[in-house]
Amino acid sequence: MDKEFKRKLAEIVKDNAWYMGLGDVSRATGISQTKLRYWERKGYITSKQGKNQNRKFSYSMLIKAYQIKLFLDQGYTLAVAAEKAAAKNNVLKLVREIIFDRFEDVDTYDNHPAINLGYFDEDKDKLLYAVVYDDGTQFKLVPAKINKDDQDSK
Amino acid sequence: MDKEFKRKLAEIVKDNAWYMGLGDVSRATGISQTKLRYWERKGYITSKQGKNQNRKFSYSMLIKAYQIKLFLDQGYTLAVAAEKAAAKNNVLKLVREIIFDRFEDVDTYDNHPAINLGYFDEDKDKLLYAVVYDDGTQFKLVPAKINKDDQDSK
DNA sequence: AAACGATTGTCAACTATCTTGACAACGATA
DNA sequence: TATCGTTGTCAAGATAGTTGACAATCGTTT
Repeated sequence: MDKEFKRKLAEIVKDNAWYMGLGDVSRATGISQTKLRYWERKGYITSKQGKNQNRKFSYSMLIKAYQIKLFLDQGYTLAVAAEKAAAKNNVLKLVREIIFDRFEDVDTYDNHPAINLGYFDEDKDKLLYAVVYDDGTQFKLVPAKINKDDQDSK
Repeated sequence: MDKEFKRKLAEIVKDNAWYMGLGDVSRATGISQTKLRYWERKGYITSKQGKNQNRKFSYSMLIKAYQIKLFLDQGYTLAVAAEKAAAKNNVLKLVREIIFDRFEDVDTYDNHPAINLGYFDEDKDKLLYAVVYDDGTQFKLVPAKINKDDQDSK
């Protein structure tokens, strides 16, 4: 994956500048459209809506709404559920930031799909790989030199 | 984050069961609606469309369309661009799978936001943390015991 | 039981967004 | 110039979403 390609791809994913309609959010989360409109009126969620345009919700907002729903299911009041969801709203942003900072390439390791997360900060001679096995994901340190030869053979 | 809450959240994110309309994809990627319809007719992208319903595109498909666009920008023909994009289409799926398999919690390390990715497979006494510094993300090994105390204090 | 406030649902009238098919336009190639 | 692949425009019609009004439901308090 060349750098410019990766940068542009990261840009569109990282910036989160994609939106969906109210019905889309409702179907994805199982929350009724009426509820979503009320939650927005109360300020718990927000949408992008120009004059004479339909609401558009970001993916972050979809997740936030779903988190509110989960907290409601656990018995919290709407106000508290919204509060708790707001406190958790940074998780996915953080995850995205990390992945697109460190992601280098898709690869295989041990005949299993893996992603290369770049040089390991505690040992610069090794690359950190996340390898997806059938029973779970493991992190592996891969000597940088062997990996280089492996890439040449592909 | 309690386990059930996390499981349900992971479910909705992992399953990718959220969709957006043609216009949404067009705005997000800068690809015209006409192009997207043609690409779908040629089989390069697909949408979910029930009888008498509007098209709905998954996020994966949005990314695939954008990748096709990027390859077109690099000078490839549409057919080749679509071929290349198809070959890359597993990346984000893999990333998502890894993250939601290994993600344990949001934390701070060194006064910086971090995520805890669970026990490090090469050293079970340590946790693997991804720490977001101003100039980039680093992976850190954190002694499990100290981390446990740290969690108790929160 | 009645009252109140919060939350949610239903509906009518209207607007936004999208669909298809037909045809035009454009660019690359022979 | 002709051909083919790709893209754009348009009309007629359908889907999806909006607002405001009012009703219904629920939980709590008096």
